[in-house]
Amino acid sequence: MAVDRESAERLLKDKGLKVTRQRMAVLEAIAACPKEHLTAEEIFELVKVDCPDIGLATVYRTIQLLGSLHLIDRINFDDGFVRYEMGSALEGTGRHRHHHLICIKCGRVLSFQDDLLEELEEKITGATGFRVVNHEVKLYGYCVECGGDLIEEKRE
Amino acid sequence: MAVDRESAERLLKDKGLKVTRQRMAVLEAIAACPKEHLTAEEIFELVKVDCPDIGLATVYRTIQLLGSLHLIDRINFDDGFVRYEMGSALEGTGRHRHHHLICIKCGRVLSFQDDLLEELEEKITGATGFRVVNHEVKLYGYCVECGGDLIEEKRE
DNA sequence: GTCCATGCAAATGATTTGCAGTATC
DNA sequence: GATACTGCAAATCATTTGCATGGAC
Repeated sequence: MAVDRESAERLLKDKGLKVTRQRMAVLEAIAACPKEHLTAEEIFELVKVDCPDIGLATVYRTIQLLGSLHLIDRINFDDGFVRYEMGSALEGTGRHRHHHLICIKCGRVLSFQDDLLEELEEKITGATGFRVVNHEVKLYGYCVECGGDLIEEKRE
Repeated sequence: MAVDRESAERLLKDKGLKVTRQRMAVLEAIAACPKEHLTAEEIFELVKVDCPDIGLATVYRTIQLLGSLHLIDRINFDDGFVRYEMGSALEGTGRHRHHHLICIKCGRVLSFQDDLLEELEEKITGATGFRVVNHEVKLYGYCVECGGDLIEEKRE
């Protein structure tokens, strides 16, 4: 997946921010790995290929900036690292939602596309007056390789 | 809400673990605040009332232990603290699920009871072979006090 | 009495921040 | 040329760990 560089650049400039080699490199590294959920350290390693002098602090600062522009999304799998993936700012409506399936045996993370939660969101607004604008769903279980399709529960 | 001390004690003993004043105090502090999502530091402060000599390290070690026994659940609102709430080990089936509504303006966290995701879980198992055994849902939006019931979107 | 559990203090490790030099506009 | 950005190193801060003592069984 390639980023729409022009849109990203406009987004930066409109906020009075500068378009730097480092910022574009970080964005492109994340866009190049749509299946991965990269940590700051992993992004750092990837970006060093094109930007050998970049510092880890810049990666952290860039990640925060891109996150606030919704160019990337942050995810937390509670393994001690915050992870990042492509955001919705460049995807039109921004209403594409995907959930994460996390295998509690091997740790693998799969993504699953589904908008079933619209129904739940309406229900909540009706019942509580809370207006939902976004959601995050994590499903824990066993992937196929770890016995997902077996019926019996075998827990340690 | 009071904990079922006997069940908790049996759960510990069955694993060859000891029932200590500190462990019971931590469990009761969390059980006493069913509406809160306590951080380790907050639990520490609460427990010091009955256990003035307890150390923060013990609170952390106890929290991990109780978590592994499913006596408490961990939640992460990405604010730099891991939080804890009562778990499902003492609640029969353990199939009670509640979701969190997080206000992106004031940070308030509300809970919402709903089992709508059973449907989604079946769909996923059918489509991917991944067997879901647990899930976590966070919904972000505006609470009533912060304009949740207003229709127009007013974003910065 | 035997281990497990605790308290304290020191260590860890991801992320943040201060500051002087550098690049963008 | 002004100002925002970067790199480096030092700081932060929630959480973990080592070790000697204390408590549960």
